[in-house]
Amino acid sequence: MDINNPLYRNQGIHVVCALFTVKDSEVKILLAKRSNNPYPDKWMLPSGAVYNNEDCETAMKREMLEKTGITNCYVEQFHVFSNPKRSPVMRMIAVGYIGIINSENLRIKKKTEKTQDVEWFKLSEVPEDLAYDHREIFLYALKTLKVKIIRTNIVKDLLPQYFTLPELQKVYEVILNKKFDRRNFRKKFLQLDLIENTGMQEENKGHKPANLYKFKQREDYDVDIF
Amino acid sequence: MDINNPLYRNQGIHVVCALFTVKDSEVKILLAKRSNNPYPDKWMLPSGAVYNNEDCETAMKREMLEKTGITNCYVEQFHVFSNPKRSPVMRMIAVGYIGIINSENLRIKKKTEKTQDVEWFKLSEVPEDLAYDHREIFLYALKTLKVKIIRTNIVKDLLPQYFTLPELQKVYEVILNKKFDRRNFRKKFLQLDLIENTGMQEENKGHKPANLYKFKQREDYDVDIF
DNA sequence: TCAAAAGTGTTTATATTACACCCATGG
DNA sequence: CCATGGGTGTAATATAAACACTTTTGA
Repeated sequence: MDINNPLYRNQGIHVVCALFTVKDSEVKILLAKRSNNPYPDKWMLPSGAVYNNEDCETAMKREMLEKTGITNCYVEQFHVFSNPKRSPVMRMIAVGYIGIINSENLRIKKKTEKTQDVEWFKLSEVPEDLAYDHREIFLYALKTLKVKIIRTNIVKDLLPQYFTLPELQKVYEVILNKKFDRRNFRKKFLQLDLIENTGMQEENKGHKPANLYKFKQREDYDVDIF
Repeated sequence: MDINNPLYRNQGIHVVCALFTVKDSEVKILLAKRSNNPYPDKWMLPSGAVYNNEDCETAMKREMLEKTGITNCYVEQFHVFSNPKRSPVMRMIAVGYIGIINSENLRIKKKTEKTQDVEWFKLSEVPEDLAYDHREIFLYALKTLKVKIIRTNIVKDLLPQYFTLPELQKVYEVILNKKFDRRNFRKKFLQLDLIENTGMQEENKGHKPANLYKFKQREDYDVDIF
C-alpha cells in the first residue's frame, strides 16, 4: 500500500456492539444516548474507534467499559459495515460485534464524556432512528443472534448463574419469536448435556417452584441446539 | 474520533480472499506469488488495500480482478483479522473473504505488478509458510467453508453449470473429509429441490455415463443441507 | 468380455412432534 | 381452597442410516 496515495487517506476503524441480556424474562439490548454531534440526542449502539496498538476485540471491550462501565461481557464479531457514507464525519469502517451478558449484579454507567444516558431496551422498543447506520447493525445482529442461539451455546452467557427451565425456554421463545412445547423443550435441552439441576428451587412465586439449573463448565461454543 | 490523536494514526484496511474452486474433482484455492518486500517469493492470498470511496466487497472484487484477472466470483466476508502485528510494514486490519468460483472458462493472469505467478493449489498442497498471517486466514476460511457448504447452497457457485451427482458428492467429501453413502446422498440432495436433471449425460468415461444436473434458479443461500 | 463407476429401494434406528394430567406453592 | 405455572411419559410420524445388486459404457 502506497501510504501517500490519497485513495487510502482518512479512513478509520470502529467497533460497534449489539449487547444483549435477559432481564425480567425479556431479551434487551443496550443503547447509549449521544450528547454531541453528529446525531445529538440520538440513541446508538456502544461503539468507538480502534487504537493502532490493539486488536478489535480488545478495542470493543475497552470501549464497552469506557462507554457503559460494563466489563467481562462475551463478544464475538459478526459483520463488517463498510459503506463509505455510513458516517457523515469521515470514512469509518465498523466491525460489528454481538455481545452477551447476564444481568446479575450489573451496574451500568449512566453518563460519560460523550453520552448522557445508557439504557436497556426491549427489542420491540428500540427506537427507529438510531444514530449512524446503527439500526441496520442492530437488525443484522438480531438476525445473527437468532442463528447463534440455535447453533451454539451462547445462551449460557445470557442467563444468570442459576435459572429455571421455563426461563430458559422463554429466552428461546422471545429471541426466535416462536413457542415450544414444554415437555419437548425440556427433553431436548437436557439431552444436550449442557446444564445440570442444582437441587435448589426458586421461591415466592405463588405456584409450584421450578428447579434451578446451571450450565456445566464447557468452553466450546459449537453445539447444535435446534 | 479525534483525528489528531496519534493512537488512531497509520491504520490501514485490507481485504483478503480465500478463493475456492473445483478442478478435476479436487477442491483448490488460489494463491499468488509475491515479487516484492515484505515476504518476497512467498505465496499469499489475493489481497489489497481498500480505497476510501468504496465498500469492502467492492474493494475485494477490484483487487481480485487486478491481482488475478478473475471477475464475477461470489465473495462473502467471514472474519476480521486485526492483530496489530499481523503486517511488519504498518498496522493493517484485514477483512477476510471467502470466494467461490467455478473453474469453467476461467482465465487467470499469471503476472502483475506485484506478483510473479498465480496458481490453484490443492488444499493438501498449500505451502506452510504463506506471507503475513495468510496461513491462519486460509485455515479459518477452510473451517468456514465447511460450515457454509452444509448450511447454505454456496456449492452451486463452486461447480460448473452442468455436473453429475457423483461430482457433487465428491465436493462434499473432499471439503468435509468424510465419505457419504451414494444412495443416501442422492436421496437427500434431490429432495432439497435445489437441482434438476438436464437429461444430458457425460461421455467417454469408460463406464456407465452419469446424468448431468444443474442448479435451479434460486437466489437464497440459507438452506440446511446436512 | 471385463473393469469401472452409475443407478436404484427397503429395512432399521433415531429424532421429532403431538398431546393431557397431576403437583406444589402463595395468597 | 383455588389460581398459577411446574413437572412428567407415551404413541405417532418423520428423518437418517445401513446395506447389495444390476446397468452402461469404453477399452
